[in-house]
This record gives sequence, structure tokens and C-alpha cells, in this order.
Amino acid sequence: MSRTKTIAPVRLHGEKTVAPDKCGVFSFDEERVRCGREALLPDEQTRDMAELFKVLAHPTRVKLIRALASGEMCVCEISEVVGLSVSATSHQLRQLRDLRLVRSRSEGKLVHYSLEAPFLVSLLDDCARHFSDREAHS
Amino acid sequence: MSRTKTIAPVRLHGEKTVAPDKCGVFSFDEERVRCGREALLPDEQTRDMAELFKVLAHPTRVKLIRALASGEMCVCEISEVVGLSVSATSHQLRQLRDLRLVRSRSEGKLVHYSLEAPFLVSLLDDCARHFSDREAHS
DNA sequence: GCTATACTTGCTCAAGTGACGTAATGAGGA
DNA sequence: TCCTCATTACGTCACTTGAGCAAGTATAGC
Repeated sequence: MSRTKTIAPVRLHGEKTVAPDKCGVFSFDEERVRCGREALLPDEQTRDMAELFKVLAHPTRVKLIRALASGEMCVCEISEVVGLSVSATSHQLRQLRDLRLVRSRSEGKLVHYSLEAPFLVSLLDDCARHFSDREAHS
Repeated sequence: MSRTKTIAPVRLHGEKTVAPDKCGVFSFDEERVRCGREALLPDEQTRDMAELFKVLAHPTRVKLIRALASGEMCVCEISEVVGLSVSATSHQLRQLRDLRLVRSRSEGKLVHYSLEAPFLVSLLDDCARHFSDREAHS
């Protein structure tokens, strides 16, 4: 009944058992659902965010960001720091560059990379803090 | 080959061309490499962080977090908010629970979920800000 | 006991993704 | 022209993901 799905065709739980009271009477709080729905971000933003996290979701790329936080470096140096081949390093850097998290600058035959999105540093710090807090708590 | 790069024997660039001077003479700044290396986090922490981002790297899970930021909800309500089957919702919630980002609490036959890691809210906000800043800048 | 609801898990299987190597290619500089 | 730094194309192979079902658990009511 008042499920008023309005949009999505994928309804199953509430409807298929017919009963509007099933979840409706005491477990299904329309208000909370409305509230939760309002807390969502626009779809596009949600997707962008997931993209960002996806790129951060690899130890190598976390390292790259930390390393570049210490200053500009050329690919060769970076590959040394993270312990990867130049090719592999370049592959990974590209992903960061595609999202404009790092920037590259050519100088002669060298390419220097630096951090373009400084908020990443505090982002990583926040996460690090989360982990150490938890450590201390358990 | 094995995913585990960091440790692997894959050294190539610097070593294979023999010359310590290869990059060493003018493009390879030992100091910067040392510096970059010091900026890295311990391996375990780096991995934990990547794990965290991996879990956040999905639109559905970003939604779940935003939704739960608005308050506690049962699975049934949550599945309604994100527009997924209960089973699928439960699978996703589990990943968040495994990393203790959300907490579950049983009450009768219902299971209520809430946010356990409130720093996620500001984390998402920071990211959102990043995107809107960039929007405004281009 | 039985039945229903609310949720969790295990599983499988197809399809997709991702990391990285090799090798070809650019692009600068000597 | 050759060397070096870097990027890219392309392929491989491991791994991940998604979707869905079915069985399992826990609570509640009859």
C-alpha cells in the first residue's frame, strides 16, 4: 500500500507477501525510509565517489600518494620508492592522473609527478587515525 | 604473476641497466627517494587502508553509509532505500560490518544497522567537496 | 510442535576487471 | 643516430563481481 515505490521497479520484499502490514505495522517505518532516501547523494556524485575510492583501493596507489606528498619526483624515482618496474609505476600513475589526483610536468626527458589533490593527504591521515584509534580500543 | 608486488623480486629499472649512475647522475635524486620512502606508511597500515577504500569503492555501499548516517534502520528498510533485494543488501552490509564500519543490533526478529565509524560521514563530505570544488574550477 | 517473518550465508557460475610484463613507440638530448 | 626516460598497446592470468537460489538461524505467534 503506502509503499509508494514511486521509482524503482525492483520491489520484492514488501510487495510480494502482499501484506502492507508485514513490515509495515511495526518494523517498517516510512519516515525512516524517507529520511534515509533524502540522505543519499545524487547518483552521479555517488558514482564519482566510488570511482575515487576505487582508485585509492590499492596499496600501490596509496603508497604513490604518500610518496608524492613528500614532494615532486620523476617516474624513475617513484618506481624506486614503491618497488615496481617503471612500466607498472606508469600504469598506476596514470590512474591517479586520470582522476586528476596527481599532475605531471615534463622537463627534458624526465616527467615529474606531484600531488594535485592535497586533500588526499588529510584523507589518508583520517583513515590512519581511524585504524590507530581502533587499535587502541580493542 | 603474483599480485604481491611490493615484496617481489621485480627490480628492473635501476638495476638491470647496471649503472648506479644511470638515473643517478642528474635525474635520480637519492635524497628525494629516501624522503619519499620515509613518507610511506607501514605496509600493514597501507594494506588496511586499501581494504577500507575497496569497501567504499561501490556506489551501493556509499549509499548505505549515507543512508545510515541518517539513523538506524532495519535491513528491510535499508533495502527499500537503496533499491536492492534484501539478500543483496545483506551481502553488502556484511562487507561494511566486516570492517566494523557499521554495527548491527538485533531486536526481536529485526536487525537494526547503524554507523559505527562516524568519521566516514566527514570523509564522504570531504570527497564531495573535492568534486564540487573541481566542478567550480573547470 | 508447526508456521511465518526477517535476515544471513553458502554456493555456483558466468562475466568482468585489474595488475603487470613485454615490446613497440615517442620524445629529448648528446 | 643512439641512448635514456617514459608512455602505451596488447596479452595473460589471477582474481573479483554479480545475481540468484536455497538452506540455515533466530524470533514470534498459534
